[in-house]
Amino acid sequence: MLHTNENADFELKIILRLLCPALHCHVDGIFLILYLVSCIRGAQEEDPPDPQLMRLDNMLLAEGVSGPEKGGGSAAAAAAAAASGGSSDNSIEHSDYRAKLTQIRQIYHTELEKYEQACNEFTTHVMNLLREQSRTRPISPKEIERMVGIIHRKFSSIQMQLKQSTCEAVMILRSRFLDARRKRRNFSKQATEILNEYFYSHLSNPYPSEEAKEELAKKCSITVSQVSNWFGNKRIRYKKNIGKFQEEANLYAAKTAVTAAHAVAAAVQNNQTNSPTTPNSGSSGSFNLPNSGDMFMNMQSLNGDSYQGSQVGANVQSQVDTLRHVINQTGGYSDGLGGNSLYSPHNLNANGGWQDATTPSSVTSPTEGPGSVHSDTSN
DNA sequence: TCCCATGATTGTTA
DNA sequence: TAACAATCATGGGA
Repeated sequence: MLHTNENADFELKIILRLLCPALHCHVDGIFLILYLVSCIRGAQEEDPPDPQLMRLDNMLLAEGVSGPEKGGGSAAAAAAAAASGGSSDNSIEHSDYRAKLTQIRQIYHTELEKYEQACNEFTTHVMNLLREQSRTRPISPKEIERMVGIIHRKFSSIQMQLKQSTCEAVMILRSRFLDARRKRRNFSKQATEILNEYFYSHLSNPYPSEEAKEELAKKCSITVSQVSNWFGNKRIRYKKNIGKFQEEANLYAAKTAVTAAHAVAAAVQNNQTNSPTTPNSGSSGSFNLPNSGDMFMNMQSLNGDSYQGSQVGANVQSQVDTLRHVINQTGGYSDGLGGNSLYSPHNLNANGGWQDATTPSSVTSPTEGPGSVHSDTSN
């Protein structure tokens, strides 16, 4: 749960403390008259068209505090919803956020009404005073207008305080809510599987392109930055403890190899019946590309021919790579770590990093199209 | 309650 | 600016 009751009370106290002093310090009778005197003195220093006020208004509007009520759809809530991948876990947090925002909104509007009422009352009061004074001295309409102007300006500045306090309260609420996003939620098993599949089928170059990240994010119902985080963590943790991940690597390799084998078999069959330049019916697997003609190229690659500059379909390519790993493995390949590994750490260079991710020939295919990913042909 | 796994954050580097 | 490395903080199993 995001907030305890104590936390909720604490927040409410902060909000109330932020919202109320501006009002209660200024509104009552005699104080107002004294205040007006100071207003008259200080009025000349005022500069009404205030950009800060505009900013405050915009923010309050954007947060749904002022203006028409949004269905809790503040920027923060929307952002959080996006970041959470729309998980139902966050619906409670959203409603919590909405409830508190509504509270702030209510307080804001109540206080605003009070301000306006007090402003009107005080204006009337001053007008009466002036009217009484007019019996003893001449008071021009201009003077009255000036007085009313001063009062309104001063109340506007008080209003600004209220707006500032409200913004502050929203910011506090928002930061608390955003902090809540730090709460770690394990990805779904399916999501982890998809990510692992990609990682292990691109083990020699586990750097998904932006397009691939987007694709993965979509498939896993997480954000692109979460995909980036995941790959960042995975690369480092894999590198740090390759031995530990061998079993997992084998698992995914075997899984991908089965898919690859099916794809290759289909391609072989297709190759026998179709011209090489004729696109076949497509590939299977998680990261398919529509460019099914790649399969033929990959078949050549699998047979040991080097095919430079081909339009490599990432998914099929990776599957073929995996298959090749498996073929090698069945030939008794050992990586010297003692593990019976399908994958070996030879993907990592002497510096402990992966082979240069930015310029491997297999990655920089000039015709790599949208939706393609870094392919794994370097081993 | 402990411990490990893991998602997120932060500072650094190229 | 992306990736790395270290670290934090939470989830979840034993």
